[in-house]
Amino acid sequence: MDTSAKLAKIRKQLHDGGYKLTPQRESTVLVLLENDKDHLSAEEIYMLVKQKSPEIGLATVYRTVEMLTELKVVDKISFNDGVARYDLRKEGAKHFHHHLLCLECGSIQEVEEDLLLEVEKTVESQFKFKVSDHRLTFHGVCKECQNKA
Amino acid sequence: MDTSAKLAKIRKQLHDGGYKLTPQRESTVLVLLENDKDHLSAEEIYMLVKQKSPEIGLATVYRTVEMLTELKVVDKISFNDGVARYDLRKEGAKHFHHHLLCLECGSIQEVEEDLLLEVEKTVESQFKFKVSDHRLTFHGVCKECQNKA
DNA sequence: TTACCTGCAAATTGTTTGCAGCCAC
DNA sequence: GTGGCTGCAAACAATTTGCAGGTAA
Repeated sequence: MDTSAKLAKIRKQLHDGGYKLTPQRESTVLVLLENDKDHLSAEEIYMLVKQKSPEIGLATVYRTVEMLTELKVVDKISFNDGVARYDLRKEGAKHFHHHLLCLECGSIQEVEEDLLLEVEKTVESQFKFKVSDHRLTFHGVCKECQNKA
Repeated sequence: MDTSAKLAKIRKQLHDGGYKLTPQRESTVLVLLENDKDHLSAEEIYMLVKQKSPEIGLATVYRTVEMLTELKVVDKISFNDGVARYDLRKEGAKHFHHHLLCLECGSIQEVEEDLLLEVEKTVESQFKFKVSDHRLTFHGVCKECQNKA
């Protein structure tokens, strides 16, 4: 699926939620689509949107990502560095993907395969806890940094 | 192991790291030991320490928990609510325990059993990523809230 | 004495809110 | 014209920092 198809889908999600896809919101969504391998903070999104639409305000970006989180277009995640980051949901993903955070270089790699199906079953039966989503981040050293050392 | 034995162990960890266990630090550690089932923020720790040692400053609490994190006495974790929380490492635990966050009542339950051994092996072999720790939180509905509904 | 540690207040940073104006329907 | 949306500035909240004074080895 290409960018414009993804954008059309998100436009529909907004409409279904009672929101309009204004130019500012469209610019913000496009930045997210173009940087879907990154994990941008609101401030970083703002900087990128500003390059194409210099008149946008930071508060609008915050309001937009909050709305996108509510609509489950993006997932909000924090890697313990004090800023919230926003990550596009993968196409058709039932659950949030996992992350590999390198403690050496700070890179964040994504793991789309859901490795927690068995673990979730265990949690549901052992704790009677109904799982709706998860956050899983591994801390360690990435392949590249291992080779450097 | 009782509280004073745990305290003695932590005192040693501080000394090994080149720090002293000052009265303020001791009060802070005691609050953490007495509330090891909670997930206290710096502000909450400060309030509890203040009850016994009213002269302590908030900045000292921040500096102490930062030091304890560095020494791996506690783990710092954020549940996407904008505050950092501090969780005592379990005795002998190689990895950080898991959490069940209830989206209805906000309760946080701990899962000490390490459910990720297999998953970590997969990550190590599939991505050549050397895992040193992890953060796993399930979002969902706890047993009690399911019964209420 | 010297280096570490503390409390306080000020500064910083990330995020939210109030509000007046604007725009699409 | 009404309601949603925006930018700006101010407010807020969590955390960090500068600094003068205190304290233990």
